[in-house]
Amino acid sequence: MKDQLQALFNQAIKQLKADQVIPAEHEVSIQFERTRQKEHGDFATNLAMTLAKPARRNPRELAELIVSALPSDGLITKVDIAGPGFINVFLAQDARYSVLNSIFEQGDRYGLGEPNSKQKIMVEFVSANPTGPLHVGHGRGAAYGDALARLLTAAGNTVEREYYVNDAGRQMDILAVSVWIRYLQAHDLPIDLPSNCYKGDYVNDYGEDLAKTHGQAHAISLEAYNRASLSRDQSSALTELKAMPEEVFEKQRKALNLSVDEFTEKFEKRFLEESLDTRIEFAKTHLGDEGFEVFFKRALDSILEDIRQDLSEFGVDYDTWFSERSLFDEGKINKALDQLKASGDVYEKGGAWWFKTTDYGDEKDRVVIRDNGQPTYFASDIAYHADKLERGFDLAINVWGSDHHGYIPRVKASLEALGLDQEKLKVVLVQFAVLYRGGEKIGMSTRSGDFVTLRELREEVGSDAARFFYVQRKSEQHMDFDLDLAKSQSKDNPMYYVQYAHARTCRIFKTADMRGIDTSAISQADFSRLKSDQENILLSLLQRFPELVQAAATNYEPHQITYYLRDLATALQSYYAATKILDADVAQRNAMLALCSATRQTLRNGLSIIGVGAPESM
RNA sequence: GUGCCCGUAGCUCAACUGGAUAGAGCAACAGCCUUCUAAGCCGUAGGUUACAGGUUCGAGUCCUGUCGGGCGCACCA
Repeated sequence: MKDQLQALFNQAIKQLKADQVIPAEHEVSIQFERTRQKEHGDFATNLAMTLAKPARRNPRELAELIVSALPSDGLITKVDIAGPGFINVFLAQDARYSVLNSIFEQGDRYGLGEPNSKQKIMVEFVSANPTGPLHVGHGRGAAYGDALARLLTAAGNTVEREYYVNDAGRQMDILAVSVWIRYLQAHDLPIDLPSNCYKGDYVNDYGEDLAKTHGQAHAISLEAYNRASLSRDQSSALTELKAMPEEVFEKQRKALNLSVDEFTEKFEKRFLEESLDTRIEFAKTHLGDEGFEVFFKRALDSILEDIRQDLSEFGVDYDTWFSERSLFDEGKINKALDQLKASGDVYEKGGAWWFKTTDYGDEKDRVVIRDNGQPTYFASDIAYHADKLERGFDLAINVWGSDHHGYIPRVKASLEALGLDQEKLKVVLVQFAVLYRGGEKIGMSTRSGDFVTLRELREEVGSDAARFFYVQRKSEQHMDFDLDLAKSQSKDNPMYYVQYAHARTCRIFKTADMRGIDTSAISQADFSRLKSDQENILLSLLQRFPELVQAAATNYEPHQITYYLRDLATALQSYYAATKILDADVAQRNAMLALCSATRQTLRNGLSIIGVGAPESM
């Protein structure tokens, strides 16, 4: 509809350019927006206001000229000039009905763009470390990422979903060691699980399980275990703290805005991490590659399979599970680093290799290979993102938790340094949701094992409600997730409201069927019987859907769909309450049934974009 | 301390990328069930868009500052 109006107004502009009212070389973009108030017609444009300056005329006068240059067309019944120079367009009643034909023709595809007609896009989302089950924080990323993928597909793009599996690196080593320690405990070795290990029950399960299947094969004496512990004297963090002059300590402390205790605590934490690194090294040498792999694989395979199934039950299925380890195995990390060394972007300092990200606007240079020879997470990410873009996507979208925002400049820097187009990488940040139950905040921490899992959430509130709730909010908005509300099967819950509207339209047709009413020809009904305010509102909403899908897609905002669905459901419910559809005379009834059917179709199409079901009965 | 995000009705959030009188849902108050599902409908009330300036025909939206909140500022991921 907007397209048709634009075409008409374009002719008027062409005319005015020929008449030299508007400078011929001036680029004119015509924007229509839907009006909020009925008195302002159906559509409005601020065209005259934007052209006032180049045309050197006042907006209202210019609006008169535009209107008089407008070719006559059956689409428009009236044009008003209002306010500071808005041009308000009133649609002809007949023009409102064409949307019904479109919906009947296109069915499940109504509102959707031509498939595969646009960009090839990859959406990477969730990508949580496979160190434990997904929690409700990941749930938002999952719901958003998948809805975004569906939305982009709906808009006509070709979309692939990818999960980047961090199956390499320190966190995985910590996990393997955690399992090993649980295994040792299962063999009655009186040792504690370090506080910075993974403490979830599942880790214990793997350890006990392996104790049964592998017996004493990987056991060790208490003496040997304790001998491999890092003493406080050996800690570089604690040594650094001891040697640090008072004024340096104070300066750093103030720079981070921490109390003395908090700042000292940081060194204690570093000591704990060092101890853990020592433990990891010990485990690797003691167990050997194969032995270590037993614990590593057991944890990785089980957790990954669990995550895959969890997401699948949530309605999220991936095209690709991309392994970080494969980047090492295929030499892609070295290849990328070699290229960066060759271009002088990576240099050596203090035994470590640094990427000169400051050359690309980052705050400081970043380590890619630590002085112990271990590549950092960043090194993998350089290779990963390079690989991503080299796979030929027009656009790669990363859905990240907002705590990673400081990470964006360095990844973009790496792409630029490798000669790739960093514009092709878009990062969308998602705020973690804060859970509430009974008005109380629920805390979360993966390592401590104290969190609500996505699975628990699904079991408690259901996948549909969870998805709807997550997607309802703009991604970068802070979000309060009220469990009690999501769970409630009442009018408080917007998802039920929308699903109920859909179910109601279904029920009307079922009842019609039971009463022996023939509904087979409703698409041929005389739509001109539809002229009440409520019917016009519905028609207008239906007509808006394709524009909405495009707008939501270009802005990566699936939440717009949820608001639209609520509006459409409201209009339908209101119409339903005021109109006895099946009791009307045949011609009227068929027209109203057509409208119902079209609304049902559009509700269904919209729900499918956010990955929520459209039940036929509640 | 410094960088990014945010601040809209009592609560949770929208606002078509700068448009007309800032909108929904909860909660509050008042009405509607011999009816195609009341998991619903109709209405009332609720606002100096954190604050102060600026940009222009026009600002919740853009720029500056202040206040308040979240996140980041590792040879962690």
